[in-house]
Amino acid sequence: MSPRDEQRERVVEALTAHLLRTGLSQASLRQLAAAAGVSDRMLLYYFADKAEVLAQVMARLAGSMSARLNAAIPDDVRLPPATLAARAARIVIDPEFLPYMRLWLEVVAAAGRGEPPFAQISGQVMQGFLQWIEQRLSPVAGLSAPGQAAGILALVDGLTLVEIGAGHEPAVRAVEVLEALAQD
Amino acid sequence: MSPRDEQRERVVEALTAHLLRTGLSQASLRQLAAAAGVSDRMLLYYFADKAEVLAQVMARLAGSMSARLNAAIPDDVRLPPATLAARAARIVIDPEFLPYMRLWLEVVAAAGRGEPPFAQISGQVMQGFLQWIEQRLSPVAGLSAPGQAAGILALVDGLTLVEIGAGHEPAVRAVEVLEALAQD
DNA sequence: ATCCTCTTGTAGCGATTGCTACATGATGTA
DNA sequence: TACATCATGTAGCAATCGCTACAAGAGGAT
Repeated sequence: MSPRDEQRERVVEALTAHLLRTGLSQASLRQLAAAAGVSDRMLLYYFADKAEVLAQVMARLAGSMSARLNAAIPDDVRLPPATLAARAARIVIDPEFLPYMRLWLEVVAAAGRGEPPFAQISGQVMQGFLQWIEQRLSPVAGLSAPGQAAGILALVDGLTLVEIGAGHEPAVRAVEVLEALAQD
Repeated sequence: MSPRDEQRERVVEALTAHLLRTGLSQASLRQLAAAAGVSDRMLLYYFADKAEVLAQVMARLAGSMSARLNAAIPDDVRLPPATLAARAARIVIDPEFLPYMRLWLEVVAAAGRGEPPFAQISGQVMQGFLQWIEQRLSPVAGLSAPGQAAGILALVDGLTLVEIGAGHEPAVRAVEVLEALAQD
């Protein structure tokens, strides 16, 4: 592997951590380069442009989120919607997982305005989430399984908004209600 | 009323429409001034700084959202959680309401990074939403009413994320599932 | 007529943005 | 040993950012 490729690897890893900490607004080329320990000039030698840097980091981020979710709920279980929703909700309001959701929120917001490369990335990741849910879902009979999966995804993603906008406590109360409903 | 105050009024109204169309990334002082039909110099004569401009616009935006929601579900009805969630969900995926949600998403994302003035605004608006829901909620007995309200808010806000990230169709399917569940 | 405050325009400051031109050493390869 | 490609640093470009200094007309109060 050429030095260039090795550096790409290293830089992407460092920048994933940096973006999780600081978000998209602290993501100028110079700031990214400093966080990765290289010069901004070299950042544009390793990658074509800023969009490619961010795309690579987002791909790494999606992989990292998947790994964490799979560790919590493996792909060989089948859960009814209320149970799956409650389990997934408990995960995303974990303080350790919150940075991922905060960054994910920024990505979708940027995608909503069509800003490249976020629009494309956001669609791919969201599709991945839907499949992740559907694979673990034992759907309620008579109702659209994709619809149930989308509903669970909305609930879980929306919890991030509540957490950020209204604080941790309302989010926790909502999860407790979900868990109570799932127990029946 | 002084010309200054009249201009403030006019500018805020024009900028609300502008931000709904173009989002926070097209909100430099010069762009805002052009959209409001004034010079950037005067924008900073009417308002103290950019943060005050945005804060005023966000307040107007929150009022406008409230009015639309109240028109759809007045404050003298009491609905069980599933029904209220389904009704509210149907509203927010309306193409006419979507610009509000898209902008709201950007605001919360910025608030997640503590960027003024969004952090404060986001908290206030989110609290307002929670109260709006709780007032119209006939809560399920034995479960925390605020928790149920927060869950509904998460579901509804999250639908916006699904709509933006995965497209209109999954969001519609999710709402149809909600409506089917509410019919029992 | 003389101030004084309100309103507005012109011009620009220093900082940051994404990105690039150019030169130079290092490392092979023929 | 000559040449070519890779790797990296220095310097800077044009554009945009939020914001401000300064001057000047407009209008009312004395």
